[in-house]
Amino acid sequence: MTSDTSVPESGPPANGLPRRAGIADVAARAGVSVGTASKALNGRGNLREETRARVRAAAEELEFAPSTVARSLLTGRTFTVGIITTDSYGRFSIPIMRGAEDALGLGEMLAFLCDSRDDPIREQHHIKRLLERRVDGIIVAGRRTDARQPVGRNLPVPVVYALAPSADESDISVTSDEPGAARLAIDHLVRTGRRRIAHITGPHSHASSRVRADSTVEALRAHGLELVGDPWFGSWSEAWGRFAVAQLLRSDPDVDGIFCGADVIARGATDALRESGASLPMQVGVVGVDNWVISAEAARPPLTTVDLGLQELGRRAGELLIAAIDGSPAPGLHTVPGHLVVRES
Amino acid sequence: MTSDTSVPESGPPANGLPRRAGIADVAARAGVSVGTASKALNGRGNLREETRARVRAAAEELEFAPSTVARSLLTGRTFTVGIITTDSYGRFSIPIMRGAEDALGLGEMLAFLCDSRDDPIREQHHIKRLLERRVDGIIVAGRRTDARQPVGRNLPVPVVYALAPSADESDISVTSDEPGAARLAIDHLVRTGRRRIAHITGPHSHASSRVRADSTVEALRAHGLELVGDPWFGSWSEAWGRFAVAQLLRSDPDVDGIFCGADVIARGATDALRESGASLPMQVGVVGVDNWVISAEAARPPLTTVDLGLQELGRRAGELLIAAIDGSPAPGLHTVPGHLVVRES
DNA sequence: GTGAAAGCGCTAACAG
DNA sequence: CTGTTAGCGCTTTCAC
Repeated sequence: MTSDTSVPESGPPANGLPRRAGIADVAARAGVSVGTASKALNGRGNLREETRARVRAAAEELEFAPSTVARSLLTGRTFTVGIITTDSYGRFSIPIMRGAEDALGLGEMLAFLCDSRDDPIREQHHIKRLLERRVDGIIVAGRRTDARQPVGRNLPVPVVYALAPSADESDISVTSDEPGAARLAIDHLVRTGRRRIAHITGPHSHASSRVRADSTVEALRAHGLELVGDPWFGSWSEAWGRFAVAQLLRSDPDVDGIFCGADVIARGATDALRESGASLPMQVGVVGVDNWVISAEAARPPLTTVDLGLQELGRRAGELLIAAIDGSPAPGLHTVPGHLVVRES
Repeated sequence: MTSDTSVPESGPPANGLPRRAGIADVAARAGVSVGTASKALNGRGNLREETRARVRAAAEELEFAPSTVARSLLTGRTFTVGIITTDSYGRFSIPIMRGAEDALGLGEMLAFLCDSRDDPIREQHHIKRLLERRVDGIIVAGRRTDARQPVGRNLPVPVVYALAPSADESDISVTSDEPGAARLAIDHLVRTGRRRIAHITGPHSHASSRVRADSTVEALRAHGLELVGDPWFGSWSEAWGRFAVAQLLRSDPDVDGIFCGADVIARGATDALRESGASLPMQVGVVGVDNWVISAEAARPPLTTVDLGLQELGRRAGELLIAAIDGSPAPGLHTVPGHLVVRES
């Protein structure tokens, strides 16, 4: 029996799956050595154009896909990174992941996704697995802006913290511009003629709530205004928005603007206002935060809101990680600005 | 200069990042050969317990993390899979990814996440990159139940389609039980005494809409009932739910139950009903589909809805993929049942 | 019980 | 211009 193909006669894979061609197969088919085939495919060395073409053709026919695992063993780089999210792919980590993938994709990198579900043990487990897989770097995406403990000391690869910055200031972190978000909202309300502005937000235990509330007061002061009453701390829910507005209308019936710490709160607020007979946005202007489109657009009227730029934040995280991998880490806390999305409220 | 450590004196990494210990370092520190170190760490071969312990201790001190890339080169398996989503981590792919990660995690596998943004070119690009990285398998997660073209013929690794099944029936696909979902909803409405039931759903161009509508009619028939009017096809939005209800109340004011093809529609429907003066759930019962908690719980009243079991679907996809990788593929269309989540509507 | 050597698929340095 | 060789970090025979 003589074989008329140059593919070595190993036994069939038995999986039913097609065999994968290696560079040796390509070389054999093109009638060159593996070294030559490698050069031809990677554009290195000095080869006759005809040889290159022959090798390329052979690779094409065999559907040759070079093994990055072999290459990684050689170069020490895998062109993969790990992304650890703490919030089960919730509404914060999603845009961040998207942005990170944008930035990483440009660097031809692929991301491993790990969901730590806010469990430090799970997180450590994931770190270990990522390190074993020799990822070139790691992004840790939180779901709050509160600082968090670093994932480890002295890891062999760079780590970038997204949204929730590391408590260690020499780490690389990116977060959103919370004071700026409050300023955007307040400026918009004032610009549209509101003077008696209240603030309804999430739990006092969240850094976001506290920072936004403080910045709201400051931003008003910059316009020579005072916040109507105290900030209303509660929860990130529509029910809280409705409830707070009911109370607010009782204590300050002449309020003409409300800045809500989240779109869900703003949505509850607009519902309550509308049902109390107020006409929106004529009598009261409402601004939310998040630009969570599905919710903001369904509200009546559609919500004007501050987009925190989470996708941009993810992109920055990806870029900072790539820079660090390439040997130019930029330690410290970086900030991404948000922007106002004007709808009808 | 004599070095008092067994770590070879290669120049410093210059990144500022700590050097990674290899198995050779561990072996040297434990005073054994690399072969022995390997056996000790993997529990192979016959070694003195004391030797094993010494090696383990050395590994510990050096924070040795074995390189899976080297191991993969040897074994041909990477213990990684790719997950390609078409909907930008939207609300369908998220629970699917979560479920898949559950199943894969148990097999100690890590997933690469790729967002194709519904672009076939991007998708092919991702397939290629995943294959180069020698993933052991691929999950393709859609965002609709409409069948889709396979990602490729004769790929060297198994592929499992989630939610959107492959048009090729010899591929492995998992999807949700759409007729069953309609049955769960209708059975609930009938059980709670509704007799004049209408159906408001998404675009006629979506397989889900058509299948659910047909199954709704059948399920009613099984109870000896007829659908009130024709199914209302529209869009997956609150505004459509509100609009359709307004029309419906005009044509059939005595309707006492509405099955909505999505929670967003149901939410719009409940709003419109409430604002028309109907008291819910006394006068009209509403059931949605999706169990999209954030929306279903914020509705007034909170929505009773059919959970399609997407996370379970993801888990099944992961399990089917692992089985296929292990040489036991289960070709064909698999179905995951949903379940009713009873709230107040 | 332990060590030495071969080899996974590829690239890079050096011969020819 | 092209082929040969060594070696990335690990596991696995096979000697000793």
